[in-house]
Amino acid sequence: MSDEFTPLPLTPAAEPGSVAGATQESPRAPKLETLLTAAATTFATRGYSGTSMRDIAHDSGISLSGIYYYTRGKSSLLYEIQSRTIDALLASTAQALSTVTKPLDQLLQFVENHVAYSNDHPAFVRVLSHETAPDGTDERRDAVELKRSEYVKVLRDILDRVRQQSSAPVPTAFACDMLFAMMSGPRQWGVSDTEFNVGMASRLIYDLFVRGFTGGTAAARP
Amino acid sequence: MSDEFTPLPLTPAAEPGSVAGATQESPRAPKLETLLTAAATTFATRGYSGTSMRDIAHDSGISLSGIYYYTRGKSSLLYEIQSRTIDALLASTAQALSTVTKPLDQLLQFVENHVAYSNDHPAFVRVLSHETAPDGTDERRDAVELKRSEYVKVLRDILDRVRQQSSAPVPTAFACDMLFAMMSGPRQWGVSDTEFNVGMASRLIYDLFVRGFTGGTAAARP
DNA sequence: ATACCTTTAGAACAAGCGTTCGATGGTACG
DNA sequence: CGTACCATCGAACGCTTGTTCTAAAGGTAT
Repeated sequence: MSDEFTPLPLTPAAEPGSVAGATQESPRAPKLETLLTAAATTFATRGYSGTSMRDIAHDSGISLSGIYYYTRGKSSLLYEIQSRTIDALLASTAQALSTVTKPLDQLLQFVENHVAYSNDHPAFVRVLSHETAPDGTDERRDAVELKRSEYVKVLRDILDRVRQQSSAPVPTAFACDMLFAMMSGPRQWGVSDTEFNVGMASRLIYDLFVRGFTGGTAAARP
Repeated sequence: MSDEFTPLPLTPAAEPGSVAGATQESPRAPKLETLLTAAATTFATRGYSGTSMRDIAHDSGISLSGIYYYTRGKSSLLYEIQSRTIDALLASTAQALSTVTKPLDQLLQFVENHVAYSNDHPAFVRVLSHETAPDGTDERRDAVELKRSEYVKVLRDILDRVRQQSSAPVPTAFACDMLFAMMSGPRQWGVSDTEFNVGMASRLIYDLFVRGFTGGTAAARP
């Protein structure tokens, strides 16, 4: 619905390890976007291994061989999707966090941002968190993993600061895992398909978590 | 490590929709067990679509064609794994719940049971919650889904009872999702690989959740 | 109209897939 | 010793996979 988070940094075909490094800007960006969106949606529903290049061709409206004009191959599609998503997540989080200073306020900002982004780009976030390339030592895989741990560290640092001033009885790393688990929709066990307002959902998660984490100390209310 | 939950009900080759219904007991059970364990492990790590029958053959030590002596095919393997797992989960939960009566005590029992089982059979639980058969209207799929919703209902009923006597500010269905998300290891965002004692982990989850759910009301302590 | 460059798509490729078949060795019993 | 049955496996089948090749279509500038 809301597209406030969509300025994904563009890193198109531009071959990383290539020798003939003709770094053209990006004349074919818009169709690449279409391709990536279709691929992300299909990856999210059928899984990476369960998705064939012919599926993506069909879903994107681009011919099978045409795909290879825009991307290097199947795994490149996955990495491009994951890389763009974690980049966007890091960027929007940084911006959201810059508006507040108190630890509990920052925590609420983080949760709201993550939940909102997951709601706006469900397929991309699902591919980022659930899919991983099979067999293969790929440097791009490590790059994504590095940024992902950066993102996690942002949350853990916030939790450390929260803990510092409210003596939380739960270890930070463990609490960090629990919070990510709660935020990472769609729901695995499929209980509530209730379509919450995004703001309400993040508020509920925030309240539930903060009460449990800080031992009942009241939550902030900006 | 502990095998206290392993009495999985056996439902071996016994063809469900077959005509020649020679319902023999199960002369080839032990190797089937080996097969299912190997398949579950491989499914859990590489995903269902990412796993080939040759992978399973290699991991189980049974030849490729030999697999078809014990099972009907790839999807039957998946359904058998999922069916046994949810059956075992339902059974062990029922037994654990029968020992206590107070809602909060039952909640703790449920969490401890689920976490302990997930810790003892990580691959099976992961396959149950993460993997689903691609394309195909299969009646066995629906059977698993039905039992899964039964299992979810058990938890939601407990939460309803907890809510009834402590005026929880969070909707039950939503809270149910959150609790399942927290219990369903392994961790998606990969923060803490810390190997907790199982009892401690379930206790932490229980405390974190109950405080957040009931609004700070203290937890039971059996 | 000619030449050029971007973009598209049909056909084909070797490799891998799930599954089936026929044959093999091993016991148990007449 | 022969026969039936159980368990097992190598080889092969037809199909799908990711990827590449080759050629043609569309658009502009000369």
